[in-house]
Amino acid sequence: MDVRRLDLLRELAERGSVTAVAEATGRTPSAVSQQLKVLEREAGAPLTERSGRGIVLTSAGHALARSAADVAIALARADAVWDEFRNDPSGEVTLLTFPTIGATMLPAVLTELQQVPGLVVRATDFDPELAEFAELTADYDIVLAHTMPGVLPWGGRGLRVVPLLTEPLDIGLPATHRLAGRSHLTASDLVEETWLGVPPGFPFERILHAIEQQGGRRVEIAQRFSDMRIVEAFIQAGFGVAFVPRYTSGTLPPELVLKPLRGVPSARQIVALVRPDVAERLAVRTVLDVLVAKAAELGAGGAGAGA
Amino acid sequence: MDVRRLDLLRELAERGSVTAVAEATGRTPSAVSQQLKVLEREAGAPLTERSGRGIVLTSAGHALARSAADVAIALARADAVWDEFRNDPSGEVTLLTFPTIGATMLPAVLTELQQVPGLVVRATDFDPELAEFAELTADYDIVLAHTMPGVLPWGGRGLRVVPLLTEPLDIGLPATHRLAGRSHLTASDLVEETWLGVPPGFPFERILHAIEQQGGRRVEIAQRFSDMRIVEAFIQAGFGVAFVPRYTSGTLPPELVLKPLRGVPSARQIVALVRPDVAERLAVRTVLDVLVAKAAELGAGGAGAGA
DNA sequence: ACATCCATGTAGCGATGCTACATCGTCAGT
DNA sequence: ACTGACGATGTAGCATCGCTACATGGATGT
Repeated sequence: MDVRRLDLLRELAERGSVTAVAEATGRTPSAVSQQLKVLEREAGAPLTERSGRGIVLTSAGHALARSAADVAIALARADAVWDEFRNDPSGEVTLLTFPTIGATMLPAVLTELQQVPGLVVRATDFDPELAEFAELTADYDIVLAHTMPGVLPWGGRGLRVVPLLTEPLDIGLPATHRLAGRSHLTASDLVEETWLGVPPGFPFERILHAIEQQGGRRVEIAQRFSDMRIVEAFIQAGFGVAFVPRYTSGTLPPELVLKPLRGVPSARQIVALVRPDVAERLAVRTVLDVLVAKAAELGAGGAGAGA
Repeated sequence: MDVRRLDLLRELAERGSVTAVAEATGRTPSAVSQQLKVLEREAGAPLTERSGRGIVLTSAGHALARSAADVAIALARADAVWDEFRNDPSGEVTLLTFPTIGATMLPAVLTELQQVPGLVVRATDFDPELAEFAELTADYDIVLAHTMPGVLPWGGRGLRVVPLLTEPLDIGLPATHRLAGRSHLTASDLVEETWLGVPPGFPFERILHAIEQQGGRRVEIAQRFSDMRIVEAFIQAGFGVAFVPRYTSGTLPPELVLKPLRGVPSARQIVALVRPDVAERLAVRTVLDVLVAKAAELGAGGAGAGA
């Protein structure tokens, strides 16, 4: 049982196609196919079977891939122990962030991490509507994701979920709005309003449904945006009200005020998603530690300012 | 960090010399040396240093070797899971036994294991005086060892110790002996006797010391043998009394009787020693299971006959 | 001082794993 | 149904890697 081949099988289990594995590992599909064939011969049982144009793992293949993941973890742990021994987190950590938190927290995080010699963080942002967070852990070491509390759709995938922040979602209003003087708002205040929503399927939607249910009528959603900058601009321009995350919106212009929502739980959970094997790496753990610390600062400081 | 190289380092940690690793893995010392050099380059720190003619691991080397052992375990576990999945314990299990238990238990064990298709057990016996039990786990999958209860000198080595049997050590007497009618014996009965001992350093010696201490005088040791057959013959011939393991002596001739010793704890612990990574293999675990079961039978049946 | 033992260099060879290219089966669009 | 695209898999050839054989050098003990 060669480890490199087992690792290929693990990748196949995650990515689902020979071609995808080949791209991810920088090889030709032919090479991957050959190696899988050899592994199959070594294992003594078919690991894949054809399904349409592609292939799927057999149950045997899944079983072996699971073990392969454990081996990958042990190997990564060996690396981590070694890094710790040398006290030198080595290598590059790739990080994927959604825009709001990327703008708010990441600069401070990366600044702090510059202190660590030999550690290179390569961060990218992405459109959260585009793809599933979990899929992306195959390509990035750390994926910053957000979801509603209680809903953790990626727990079953065997991913490590590191909670960073529970961020209240306040209601953003123009400073001139009739409700702008209130200390807080309720569902009945808000069902009358025109809303700026998110594209269908986004987690924020659930809260809006809760407001509708509690307020007794449907709200009007005038526009749908995923980018917070646009939403803020539209709030200011008087096109409606919207959920605005309390901490990760940066400095808001004075024309825009945030009011907490009462009676309806409105918060989003911000977490870091990591594959268990990459979570073993010291470099990755170092980045995670700083992320957690900065998120805590943000939560404490932001809560103080918000209260 | 290549796994094959890590494994070589693990072997080096166990065997202590490049030449020994080369022999054990069927390579030339040059090949081993080269691979270790590459690993050292990859690791970025010296792993070995010269010590006289040979080499020793640096502390860094030890740290990495430890992780390498964990990787070996994960890899072996993958094999085991796979074997279990196919429900087919594959491969060969090598077993090293000391003579007494080899004669008593092993035939039944191997008979039972013949039922298992595809499992080959290769057993060898050895002179227990020759070498340290623990060292031998590098060359054999399972090493049957015996020691006094409470004394487990191989616990610290990271070996898995599977207890098989706590075997009382009775006193063997000629049937014509003045004490042969007793139901049991005490230390004061025995300090007067001429003894057949074991070579110096053998575990049985401790019990004899306890008898001397409790009986108030030193006993006379006429001969020293390690082989039980010889001891039994000498007992019958009237040359003295000796410790005889209760269960593992096979069928004794009627000229020889066994009497339990009271007042002095006299038993030996029979255990199986296994390296943790090989302990993961299903084939090895299968053999261990049968060993434990047969030892339990022997203990139950032998205790019934002895009481 | 000499023979011995152990680790380690060097040259060369063979196995292994890759790429490039070809082939075959499946699916979607017209 | 035909066709083009896609995905997996064969085949030939090439580069790299790990091995052996042999030589070297330092440490040991007689």
